[in-house]
Amino acid sequence: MLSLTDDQPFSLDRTLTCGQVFRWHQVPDGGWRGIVGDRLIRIRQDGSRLTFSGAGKKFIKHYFSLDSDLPAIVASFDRDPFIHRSAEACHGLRLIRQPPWECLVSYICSTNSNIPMIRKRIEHIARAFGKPVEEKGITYFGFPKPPLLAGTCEDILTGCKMGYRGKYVKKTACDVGDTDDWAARIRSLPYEPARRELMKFSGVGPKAADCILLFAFQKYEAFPVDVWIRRIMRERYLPALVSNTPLSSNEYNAIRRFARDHFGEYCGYAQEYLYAAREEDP
DNA sequence: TCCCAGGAGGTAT
DNA sequence: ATACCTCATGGG
Repeated sequence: MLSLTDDQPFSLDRTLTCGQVFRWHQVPDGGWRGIVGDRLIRIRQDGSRLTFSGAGKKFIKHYFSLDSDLPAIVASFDRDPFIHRSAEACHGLRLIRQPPWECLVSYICSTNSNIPMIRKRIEHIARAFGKPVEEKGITYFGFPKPPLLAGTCEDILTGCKMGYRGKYVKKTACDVGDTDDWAARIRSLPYEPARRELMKFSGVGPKAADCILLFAFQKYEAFPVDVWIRRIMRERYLPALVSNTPLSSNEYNAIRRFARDHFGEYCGYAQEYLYAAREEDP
């Protein structure tokens, strides 16, 4: 059990529904069940009271970034009325610290897809390759480590509704090897060179790289630009941009650099509030 | 039927 | 560097 304090807001629901993670499900009593690596975690929030099983306090605090000073972060990017409203609408949303490998695969799975489809793909991969985790006679599946996805037997991944992304996951699984050295290297680098390194992996372009840097490596300068964020930025901040063309690399860079200047060093946090509030504002 | 979704790789200029 | 083309899949 963890007791939250008023000066450090946290909304479990907003944190888990904003689209940053894909393996959490709400259960009928209002709590949540999720799989992180090979752990099955259950957690629920009743006001300032957070109860959970499957992981210790230390893990939960770290995973949900409960040790971050959220009001200070929000204050740092609260620089105009629109982001202010988004921040109020998603009060308590925190960026999660995801395990790098499953985050990397998740965002390779994400390209040119919608969130329900991404969730299905990841579930397929876990079911096909992951370690079984039993609870009350029900079997869940952990997320498979790289060697399990690097096997040579043909494109078994395409059976996971991966489409053309199957070969990207397989190639990346081969390239990272069987240690976490790749993640340590990325972590040790500043944002821009870390981004260039990540983009060397097959299936990782600018958008996926920025998501992975933000969600797995806490590089908060990353500002992922998808079609939603592009729309919001054009409507609210950069009206000179013309759309209805594919998002070019130049335009992507223009948007993320504007965001870095306008929102500051936590622009990635601002991005998640904009994304999470995308349906709410006319 | 067409269009869209948390895009990226490949190829020809 | 930049412009086009293609890549599966499911839902509206």
